Amino acid sequence: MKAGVAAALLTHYDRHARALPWRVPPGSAERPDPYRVWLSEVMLQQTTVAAVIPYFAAFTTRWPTVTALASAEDAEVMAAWAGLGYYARARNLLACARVVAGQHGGRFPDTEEGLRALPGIGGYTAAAIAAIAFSRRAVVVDANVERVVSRLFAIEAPLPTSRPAIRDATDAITPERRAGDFAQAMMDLGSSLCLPRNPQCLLCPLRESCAAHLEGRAEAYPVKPPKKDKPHRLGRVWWLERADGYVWIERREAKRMLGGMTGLPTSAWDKRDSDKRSPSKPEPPLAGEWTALNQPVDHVFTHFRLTLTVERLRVTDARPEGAGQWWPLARIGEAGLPTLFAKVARAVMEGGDD
DNA sequence: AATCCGTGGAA
DNA sequence: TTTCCAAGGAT
Repeated sequence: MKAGVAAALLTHYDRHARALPWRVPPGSAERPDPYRVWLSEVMLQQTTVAAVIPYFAAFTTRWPTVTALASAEDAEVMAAWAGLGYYARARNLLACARVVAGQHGGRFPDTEEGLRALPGIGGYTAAAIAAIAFSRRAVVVDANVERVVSRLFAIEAPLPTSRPAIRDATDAITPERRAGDFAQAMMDLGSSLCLPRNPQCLLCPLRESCAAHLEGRAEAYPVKPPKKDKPHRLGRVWWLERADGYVWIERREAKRMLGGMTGLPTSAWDKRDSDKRSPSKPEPPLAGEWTALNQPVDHVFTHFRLTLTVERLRVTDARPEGAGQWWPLARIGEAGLPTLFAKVARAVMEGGDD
């Protein structure tokens, strides 16, 4: 059954593999470029293919090699990543590029262990790069593989408890050759047929081997724990505009929310209904007659929802407190603002005169 | 081990 | 509208 699953899947993949910008067609004599494989894998962490494609194109055009990327300025790379989310990835991406360029002669390590030691490369990504770029046999387990394997073996234990069993089962069906194609085939299967909801079992090349399908309840797997509801936080954001067409933006500290990115000054983001004993009163970057926009800006993060009241002040000249810079409004799209602050900018531009 | 970290598309 | 969740990693 083991060899049968891999063989059936690879045959299906040879015919149905998605054409993706970072992928070499199965059977091609061409070897994938490790830089492009790495870049795509990092971008694809918790991120959809559709969202990644334009960013991958922009990055590879602007920085065609890992050495070129390593030479880029931090602010350039962070701005190029703006909107893609999980900004620690961009910080680690640059750190990784600099290690590869500076300590490995511009070549990526070709083993899982060597890759795993690099910033931003964890167990999944190390296995994926080793298999796809270096033809190593590696056991590649992502969320797609977890779903497919949970169904193939009808694994009853809920995630994340089932992870070791899923890993062992994946190991058991991973072929000695073409492990990279096998991994990509599993991910294609998970994204096109073996879907979280409404899996297309009748079209699946593995249906005869799939315990969940034979039970008639593929959609029941993987079993997941109930999720917690998101708390709601509130805060203020300050839009400080100079009469000659500039807005005050800051560089956010690394290691916190949206770390390393540009942003607008904000208050702390407090939990709703919580402590009146708020430690610090919200202080705008400049004293003055701030006026609030009628419409607040709502944004949803992974683990909380945020509502920001937008306060606005126009000045003729000022030197606000803190580190920041005046940015030309005409080029606000190039400021590298993450989506939260891009929303604020849009709200001000569109409804700013109330 | 559990928590933190973004975003947008699909249903 | 709400809910789900996507090629996870770091701490």
